[in-house]
Amino acid sequence: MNRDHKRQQTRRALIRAALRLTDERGADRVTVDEISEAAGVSPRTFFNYFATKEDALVGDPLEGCADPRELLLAAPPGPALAAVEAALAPAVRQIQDDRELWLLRLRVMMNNPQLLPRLAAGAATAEQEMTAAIAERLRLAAGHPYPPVLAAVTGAVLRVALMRWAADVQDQVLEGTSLAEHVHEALGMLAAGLPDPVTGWPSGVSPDPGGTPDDQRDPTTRNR
Amino acid sequence: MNRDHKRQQTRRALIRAALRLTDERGADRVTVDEISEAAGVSPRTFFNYFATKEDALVGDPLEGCADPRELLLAAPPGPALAAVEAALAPAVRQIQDDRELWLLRLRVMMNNPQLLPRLAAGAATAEQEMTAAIAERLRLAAGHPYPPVLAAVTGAVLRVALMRWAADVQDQVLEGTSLAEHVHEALGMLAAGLPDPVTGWPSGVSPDPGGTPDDQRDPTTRNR
DNA sequence: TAAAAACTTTGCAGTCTCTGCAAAGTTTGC
DNA sequence: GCAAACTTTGCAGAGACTGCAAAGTTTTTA
Repeated sequence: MNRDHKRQQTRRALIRAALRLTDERGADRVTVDEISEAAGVSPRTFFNYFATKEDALVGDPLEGCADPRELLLAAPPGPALAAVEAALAPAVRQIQDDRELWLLRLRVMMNNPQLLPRLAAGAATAEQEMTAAIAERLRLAAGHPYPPVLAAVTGAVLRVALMRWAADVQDQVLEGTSLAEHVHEALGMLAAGLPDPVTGWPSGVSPDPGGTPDDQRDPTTRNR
Repeated sequence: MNRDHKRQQTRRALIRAALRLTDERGADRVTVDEISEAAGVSPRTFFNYFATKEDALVGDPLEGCADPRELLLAAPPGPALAAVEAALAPAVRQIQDDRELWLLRLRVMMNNPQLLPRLAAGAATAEQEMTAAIAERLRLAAGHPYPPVLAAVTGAVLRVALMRWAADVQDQVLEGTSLAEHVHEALGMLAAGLPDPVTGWPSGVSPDPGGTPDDQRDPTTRNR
C-alpha cells in the first residue's frame, strides 16, 4: 500500500480517536495510551505524528493549504483587507469540506477551554507569515504597525467566525449561516471601522491617520 | 509576618526565578526543581502557586485589575471601541508600572515562541468576560456578532501592542513609544476601518449592514 | 497567653507526557 | 530479489503534575 496514503490514514485515525474519546470523557480523562490503542498503533507512534497530545485534538485550519504568502501576493490588486479575505478563502473552503470533523473538533474545544489557547498557537505561526506577506504586498517598512495589526486582527476574526459557526450548528440552527458568511460578516464590521451597532456611531477612537504621530497629547501617555 | 504579604512575596520570587532562568537558558532547559530552589521553596510548593510551569512565566496582564465588566460599564457613554480603550487603560498602566518585569517577560516570550499561545490563553477568559460586558453595555441580543468580534479584535490589538512596545525597547529605541500610544495607534487603525496605508483606499470588504441598527433581521439572531 | 482553628509548606508515591535510541518490520526503486 | 529508505515499536528515563497526610506557621479565641 502507498506510503503517503497510509500515513494520512494513520494520522486521521489518531485524530478521530482523540476527538471521539475526548468528546465522550473530557480532555483530562483520556490518555495517549488509550488514543493510540483506539487507533491501532503503539503509544510511541502517536508521538511520531504529534508533538503533544493536544496537537491531535486541535489541528490546523490551514493544514494543506498553500502558503499564505503566495495566496496574498496572488490575490487581485486592491485593498489589503479584501486580499486577506481572498487568502483565507481556501482555508475556509477546506474546513467546510471537512465539516463533520471540524464541528466535532470545535465542540470538543468549547467543552474543554484548556484547548482554546492551542488554537491560537497554530495561529501564531500563520500570523507571523501573514504579517510578512502583508508587509511584502504593501511594500511597507519592517517596523510599520499595519501588517502585524491586520494579521492579528484577521486571525482573531477567523477564530470568532469558527466558533460562531460551530455554535450555530450546536444550537440546532438547521439552515445556519455558512462559515464563509460568518467570516465575511465579521470582516465587514472591521472594514466599516466597528461602528456601534446600536447607535451607528463611528467607533470614536481618534483615527490618527497612521502617518501623523502627534500622539503627544494623549492623556493616557503622560506618565512613565 | 503577614500571611498575604508573605504569599505575594513567594509568588513574586517564583516568577522572577522562573523568568531569570528561562531568559538565561531557554524554556526547555529549566526545570521546576531548579526554579523552586532558586526561589527558596520546595518543588511541591511551586505547584501550590501555579498550575503549570508556564503559568509562572506568562503571567496575566489583567491581574489585579478590576473586573473588565465594571470598567466597561463605568466608562463614559459613547462609542463602544472608545469604551474598550478606557477599560483597557488600567491594565496598560499597571504593565507600565511594572515595566522591568514585563519587558523581561516579553523578551522571554519572543525568544520562546512556545509561550506565545499561553499569552492568548489568559486572554481567553478575559475575552469571554469582555464579550459579555460589551453585550450588556450595548444591550445586544445573545447571538449578535458584534461583542465577540470586538472583544477578540481588541485582545489581538493589545497583544500586538505589547510585542511592539517590547521590541522597541529591545532594539534600543531609547525614547520609544509608550505602550498606551501603541495601543491607541492600533485601535485608531481599527476605528478607521483598516484603510490601506499606502493607497489610503478603504479596506474594501463590502461593509454589509452591520452598522444599520435594524438588528431584528440579523440572520444569526432569529433562533432561540 | 495557651489552646484551638485555619492555613501553608513539604515529602512521598504515583500517573502521565514526551524524548532518544536502537532493533524490527515495511515499502520502494532498481 | 535486494538494498536503501522509511516507519513502527519497545524500552528506559527525564520531567510535569496530583493527592494525601504529616509537619510547620500564623491567626483567632477564650
